Amino acid sequence: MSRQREVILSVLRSQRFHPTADEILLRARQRMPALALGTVYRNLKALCDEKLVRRIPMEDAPDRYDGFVEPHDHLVCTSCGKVYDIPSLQTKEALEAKLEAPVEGYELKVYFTCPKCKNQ
Amino acid sequence: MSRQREVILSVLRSQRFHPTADEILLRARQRMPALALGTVYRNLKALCDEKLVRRIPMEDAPDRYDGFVEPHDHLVCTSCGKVYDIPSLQTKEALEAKLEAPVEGYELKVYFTCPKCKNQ
DNA sequence: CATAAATTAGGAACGATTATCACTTTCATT
DNA sequence: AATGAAAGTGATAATCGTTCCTAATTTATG
Repeated sequence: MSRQREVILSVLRSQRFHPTADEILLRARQRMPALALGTVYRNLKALCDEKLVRRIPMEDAPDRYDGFVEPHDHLVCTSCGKVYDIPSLQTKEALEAKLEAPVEGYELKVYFTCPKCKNQ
Repeated sequence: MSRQREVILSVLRSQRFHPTADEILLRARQRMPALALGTVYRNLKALCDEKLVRRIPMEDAPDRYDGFVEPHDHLVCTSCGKVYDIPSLQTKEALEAKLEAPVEGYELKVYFTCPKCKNQ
């Protein structure tokens, strides 16, 4: 694990948030100013493969990344795009029982308007 | 509704499939050879706004479109990318009850390997 | 140390989608 | 039919998140 990868992972674990690659770059550069965006993407992909990080694919915006990988789903504000955690609303097992077929995973996103956006 | 939009909608309603914008263009051009890809995208967006068509955002591939808009979810093959319909596994109402907040919608995709891909 | 293997920074390239724009088409009103 | 305004079109350029490329650097290993 390179120094760059360590910094990227520690940014993602520093708080419960769901930053984009750009936001990760900004924060990581505070500790490693020469870090390149390509390196961030490369390491995010590697970290996802190792299951240390979860990617949250966004429909009309840059993907977000989550440093907390216990199963949970996401609540997405349709106005500001911010992502919140919610407890798992599905399980692989329940899906397999319902579909009577092996399931590799699922992606559930619930859309709402966050309180901040609701008050303008 | 322009002739172009009619053709695009009828392609989407001609069978239960989930084509990309490119695939829609190919089929629509059989009836309207000069049709432009930009026009396909423009009309798909309009049809989605009118709730006549549903967009299926794909994580690592071009988005797909669905001409059947009754609530249902999707099963996605991680190998070939083909999309299958499944009955709704969630309802807006159930989500709102669980989350105790108004919900605008949800997007659930279940990943599996389709039988064809499983046999190589 | 030496050298092979892996990783990097930086920038170019890619690909799906959107924007732009000059030119039709549509259609309600004469 | 002629008009004019509004909406839609085809072609192409632009956008932008992400991936790829490459020479240079770092890391691992004997």
